[in-house]
Amino acid sequence: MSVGGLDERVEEPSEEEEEEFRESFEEEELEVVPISVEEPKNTGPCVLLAVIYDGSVGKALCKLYDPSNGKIYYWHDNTGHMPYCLTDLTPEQVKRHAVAAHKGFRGVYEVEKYDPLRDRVLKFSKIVASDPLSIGGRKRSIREILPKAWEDRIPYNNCYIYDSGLIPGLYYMVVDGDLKPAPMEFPRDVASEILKFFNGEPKEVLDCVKDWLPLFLIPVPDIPRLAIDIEVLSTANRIPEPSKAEDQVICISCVSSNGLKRVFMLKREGIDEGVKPKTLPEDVEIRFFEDEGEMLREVFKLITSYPIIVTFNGDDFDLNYLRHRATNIGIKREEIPLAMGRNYVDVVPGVHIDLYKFFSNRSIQVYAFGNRYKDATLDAVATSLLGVGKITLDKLISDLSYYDLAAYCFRDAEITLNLTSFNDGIVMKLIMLLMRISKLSMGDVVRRGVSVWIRNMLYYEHRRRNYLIPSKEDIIAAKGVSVTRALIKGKKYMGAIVIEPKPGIYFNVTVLDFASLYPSVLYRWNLSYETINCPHEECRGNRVPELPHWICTKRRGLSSTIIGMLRNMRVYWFKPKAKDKSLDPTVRTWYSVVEQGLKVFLNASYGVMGDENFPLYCPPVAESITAIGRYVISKTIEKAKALGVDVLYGDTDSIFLYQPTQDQVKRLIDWSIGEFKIDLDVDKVYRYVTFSGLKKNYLGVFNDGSVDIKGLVGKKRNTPEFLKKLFMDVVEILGKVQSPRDFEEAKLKIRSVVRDYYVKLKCRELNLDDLAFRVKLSRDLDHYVKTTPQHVKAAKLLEKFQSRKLGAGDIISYVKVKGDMGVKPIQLARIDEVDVDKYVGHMETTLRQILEAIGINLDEIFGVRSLDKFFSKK
DNA sequence: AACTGTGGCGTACCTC
DNA sequence: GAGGTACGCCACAGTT
Repeated sequence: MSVGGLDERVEEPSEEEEEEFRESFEEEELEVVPISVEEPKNTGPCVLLAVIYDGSVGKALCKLYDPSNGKIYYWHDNTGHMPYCLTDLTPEQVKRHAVAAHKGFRGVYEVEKYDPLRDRVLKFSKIVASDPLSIGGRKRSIREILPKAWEDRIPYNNCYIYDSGLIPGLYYMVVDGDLKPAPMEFPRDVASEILKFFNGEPKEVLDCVKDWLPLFLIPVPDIPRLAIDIEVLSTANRIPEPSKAEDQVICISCVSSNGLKRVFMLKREGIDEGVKPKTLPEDVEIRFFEDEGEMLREVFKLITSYPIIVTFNGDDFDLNYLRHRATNIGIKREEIPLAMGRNYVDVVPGVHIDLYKFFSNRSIQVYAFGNRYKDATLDAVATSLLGVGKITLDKLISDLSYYDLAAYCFRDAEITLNLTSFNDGIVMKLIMLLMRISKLSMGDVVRRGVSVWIRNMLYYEHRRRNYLIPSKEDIIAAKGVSVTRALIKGKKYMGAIVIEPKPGIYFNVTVLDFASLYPSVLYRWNLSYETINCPHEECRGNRVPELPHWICTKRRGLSSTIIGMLRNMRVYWFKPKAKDKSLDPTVRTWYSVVEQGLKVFLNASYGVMGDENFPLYCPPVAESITAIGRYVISKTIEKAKALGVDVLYGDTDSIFLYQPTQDQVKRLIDWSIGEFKIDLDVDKVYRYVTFSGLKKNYLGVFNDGSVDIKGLVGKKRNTPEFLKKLFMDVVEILGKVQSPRDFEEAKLKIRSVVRDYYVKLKCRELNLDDLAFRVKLSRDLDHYVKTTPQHVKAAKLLEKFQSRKLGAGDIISYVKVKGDMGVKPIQLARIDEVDVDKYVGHMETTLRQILEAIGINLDEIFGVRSLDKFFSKK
């Protein structure tokens, strides 16, 4: 043990202290599982699924999947790679410094790094440590002792990935004990065709394309996987707690991608066998167990035989529960192939993916699945993506017969598996692609957000080029904060332009939009944290329109290059090819996966630049992107007007043209490419559009009669059902309008529909469900301190009358009633208390947004004095 | 002291 | 990430 100065005596911090401190850091500690896994000296090509830190031997561990035999192999680092961080002290200074006495300190040597902020190569000292927690994650870790450290907050497994140039999701093989990239075939002709699109782009971009093409073209294997779902015997009013695992596991369902369908059932006193329900498929095998431990052991054996284990919420529940339950009932550690991490559960020897986390990812939900599911619950996701949801129960789990329990539990496992298999397995393919782009292990892709993906992708590229990864403070110190002021209070910088639309109906409207405007701007204007306000005097003239910032003319920005390359790949190749019906279906599926994966990255690339939690956060870059965006759209609108076209509306990257000729459209598109090198495309053509006069608020009817509704209250999730129905009835009538002449008839129909609803409302012929506002609690009830919104009031009332606690995420259904409170939860309200006038008001605002535009006077319908006149018309 | 009118603000949901 | 809309809450001012 090394001897430090007196003040450097390291006291072991207490358990709690340590725990609390670690909270804010990324360094994960994974439980060590004493199960040995094959580590052959030679293998065929294997897919790299994960790189983790194996604490038992203090080395990086690669989990490899061999498609030729379905096995998982382990490979431990044999290059002597160790955790490290950088400092600007010289090696001599380090040796005299207290860190040299740190018990994890293993050495120091000088390295050269290119500093992108200063555009200079600088010398640093690389401090090597015995284990990741010596670098950071403890109170007295090396980085805490140093005056300043760099690259000290990178999880070790990822650091290993960068330094060894590994790409998770690609093929590697073990050759005489060493890990080597496996040469993989991919269509070279396709690669050269894609390269053609990059003709004339800078050399940095071309190099980048060549490096990245294999990631998009090497096929991904279909990896066998096992889905697991468990049921626990819970006593009436207690939710089973995984960390205690006090209750018996009574049923475990396993379904695999290679045909296994098995239910493990614990025998219990007095439980009926029941009748086999139709919902339980014929070929499901049910195995009964007298002993819970024996049942768990069987399932554990199965877990070890699959490379991938799939669950829905297994991190927080199923696998977590099994892990603790197994210990509680005396199963030996070496028989439990589950490893607890801080917020997740890993499996041995394979990889566990928790689909709940993946589908909860906002970017996945919005950009990969187009918001097709609204809630990331198993039932909601499965219902919308597979068309099959959970089985609904009318009894407690504990009261179900064996057959009913089996059917219920099996269904959950089955749809969990199918979420990875539907549409030719696009979800697994997408995960694999995201691994390749982000350079993250499978588990990280599934569990972490898009900001971590992009961070890791960019860090990897930094290391590849021997760039210093700057600290957040360095970037802010060098580049400053934003100079623009946002229109909305509390935002950090100015955003996009929204044109004020003129209210009315307009026939023959063409909408043009810029193909991924912000990534295009990022690319064409060479925007990166290091290129904005660069240190060169001679670049100061290359200004961002309307802003004091300038952009480097001497070097290409790293993030600009990478994101631009991804953007071009998507726009020029994968997006059009994914729609090309002449291609082989398998190829097309893969292309559409790549297209969607790229979309996720591109759409987030701007967002992270303006997110203060992003480690490469750079406000001048973020505000320059939006400023150039405003510049581009403004100039385009000017040009359209110069071409003689009326611009009705525009938002961020779109412009609505009133009755343009084909020639005018073409000339505008050509002009945009010539002027900005940014593609402007025809996005949609409307038969007609109605504008209410409000921004982000319009209705467009396509030529086929389908209707596009944006921002109108009648479409919002929380508007009462009866208003939505009324609204949709009106919209249906509008969809049938072919020409201005049809409006007179449509208006008559609309009046009659509106009147019917009005009468129903007035006569209270609607039920409470139809009248309910359904609003989500964004936080727990006691966290609303400034105001008490209506749904919170309703929730508080409801809580008094039921045992269940209400909190963040719960959707509260309430109706507006007469009286002091103004609202009541639907469960406590009666139809005769409803405040009809309030609802009339809502009817009015809902309809106003479309009816005023088409010349229906709402005051005439709703105005008190003209009511009689309205009714007497018929 | 109890009402009423107003404007800023908080919250939810949506658009790009 | 910023830009919007709807709507109720709440404080405050100026009555009644």
